[in-house]
Amino acid sequence: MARWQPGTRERLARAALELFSAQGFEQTTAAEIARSVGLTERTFFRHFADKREVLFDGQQSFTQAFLDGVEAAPPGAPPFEVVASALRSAGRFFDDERRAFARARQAVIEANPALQERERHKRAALAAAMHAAMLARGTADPAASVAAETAATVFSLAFQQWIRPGEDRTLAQIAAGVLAEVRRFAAAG
Amino acid sequence: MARWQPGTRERLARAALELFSAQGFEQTTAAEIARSVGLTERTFFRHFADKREVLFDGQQSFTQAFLDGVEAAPPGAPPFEVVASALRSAGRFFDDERRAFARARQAVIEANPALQERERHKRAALAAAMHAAMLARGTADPAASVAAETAATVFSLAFQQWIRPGEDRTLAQIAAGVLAEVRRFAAAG
DNA sequence: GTCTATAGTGCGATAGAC
DNA sequence: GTCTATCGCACTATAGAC
Repeated sequence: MARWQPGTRERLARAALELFSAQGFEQTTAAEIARSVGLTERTFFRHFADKREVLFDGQQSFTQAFLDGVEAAPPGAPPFEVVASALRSAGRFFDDERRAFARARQAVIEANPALQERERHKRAALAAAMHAAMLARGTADPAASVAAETAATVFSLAFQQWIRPGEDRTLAQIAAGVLAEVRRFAAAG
Repeated sequence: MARWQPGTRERLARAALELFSAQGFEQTTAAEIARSVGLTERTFFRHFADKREVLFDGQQSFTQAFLDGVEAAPPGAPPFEVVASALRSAGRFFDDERRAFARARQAVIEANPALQERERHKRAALAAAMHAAMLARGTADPAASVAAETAATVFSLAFQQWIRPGEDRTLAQIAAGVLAEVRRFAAAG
């Protein structure tokens, strides 16, 4: 029998969301989360740089979904098409199974400004990753920046809509609609 | 004679930037900033909700510059034109006199992730203000959201370029170029 | 204006896996 | 022996409560 159970991060993340949902983010201490899964506060902070970070664990994998979508676009495709491909790929990542989880998580975030800040930071990190990917495929600045920021913005707007109560379209469908709106916006006037 | 010296916030903000520049954000305590202008830590936190906030004091006034630009656009102008007008107005706000200050401030922010987070939060606040202004002038969602987010994105990208060493174009000029790039991006593909 | 809880850090010790 | 996850303790600064 192993001395430590595997999946410590995941257990901490799950317990954190439950406690935050039940009693609020500020009312929950890091020590409490750790204790609830049989660990100490010090171990919590070994896994997460700060208390907020425990809610943003999956970030890396969905950033990867964007990058996969960038790679899936044919070489020489215009930036707009590359962004569309990235959004489709991300849309596939957030399947319907994740929606309930995303809603619970978002409710916690929306109740706390410090968590909203962290979420915006993650959005910026996504844009930075997209930017690097655009540069890597030969798109120069400022086009690369504009494409990357647009991808992050469209995703963010689409995601907000995706988790709205009653919404049942897929994230990919919604994102495609928002991206079309960007085109309309830029064409008019 | 006044009981307190006026401009307490400004003196704190100025002293904070100096200390942060000289010895770093984390190495500077709120108490130290307060002491350096003859006040107590408690007074510092009466003026600023947290230590980071002292670097983001001017936010409200430049958000107003955006909103003035929105109002300056003729009724019925397409969202793209409204955004262009807002960016011109904001460009006027950041005159050349502010550039050196902005550079010093940005150097501090770039050295600290927590400050970058706050900056992104302010960018989001700007987008929210623009969103409300677009709705108020009759632009419905999702067009209003797209316009507001684009305004914030273009400003952010243009601002980064504006404070780059050696850059001497005005912010308005740079922003106009970035906005044109958005149009190109959305038209191609 | 003081008092206090909690976030977060630094360092050393321990205990298994390899 | 090394490596890594965990714990324990002391500590500071932030930030909010009283």
